[in-house]
Amino acid sequence: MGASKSDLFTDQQNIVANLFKALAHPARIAIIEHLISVSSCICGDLVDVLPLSQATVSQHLRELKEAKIIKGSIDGNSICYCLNAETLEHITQILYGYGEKIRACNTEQNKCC
Amino acid sequence: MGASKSDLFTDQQNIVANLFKALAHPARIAIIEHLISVSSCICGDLVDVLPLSQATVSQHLRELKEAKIIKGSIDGNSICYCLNAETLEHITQILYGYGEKIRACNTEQNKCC
DNA sequence: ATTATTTATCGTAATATTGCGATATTATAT
DNA sequence: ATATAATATCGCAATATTACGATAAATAAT
Repeated sequence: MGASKSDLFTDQQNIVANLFKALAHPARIAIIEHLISVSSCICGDLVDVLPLSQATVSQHLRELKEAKIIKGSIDGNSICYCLNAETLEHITQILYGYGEKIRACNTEQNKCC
Repeated sequence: MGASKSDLFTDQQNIVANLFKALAHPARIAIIEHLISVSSCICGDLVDVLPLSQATVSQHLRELKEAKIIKGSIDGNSICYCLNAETLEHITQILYGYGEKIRACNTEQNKCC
């Protein structure tokens, strides 16, 4: 008996949870923020920016890529990373949808907390 | 050599990552969606709704509570859970802020992916 | 062709998460 | 007071994640 029983939940629930999982590490947040701060794509300086080894940074980049939160394209000797606006938009929409419904609830008189 | 080096990142990065971590499990997404779907607070039927044991559900509820994503208040014999609109709003704002900046980047001609 | 540079992957150790039975805790009901 | 019901916590096993050195793979530079 151990961890994660994804077959017990709906596909949608697993998809949403996996998107958040990709964002659930400070190094990956730092990567996203750095990509935002340079207002552009980044070709290779991420290892200098993060306090982690090259192997570890590469692993985090792979997770972000697999979640389609960033895109990577080969640029000569190095690889160029960009944010994937669509996926981040998608996550925002999910949360915004939750927010809408929560606001709708809170206008009614059925809250007890 | 191990896991999680939260001291190497900014407080803000750790806070954001922890919020996402609380959302990074299908059971916790299911809890949130159930709380939304009943348009109200829930006093005790979560164990019947989820395909997990009472102990495990309680653990997930604690994680959501610690992240302030839900609130719990004692209601007689049972505990009443509600969504915390403010925290979910906060998370949405963070993502929305990212989205704004990403859109700003994409209007410029500095994308390479 | 050889060397340097950049990124990815492998192997492994440390740590964290998940899940559940058993048990504790707290409040209600009898 | 005792029994019942609801929730939380403990202890443990299984699994997942994180981190990094070593190494591989691919391209650029000489």
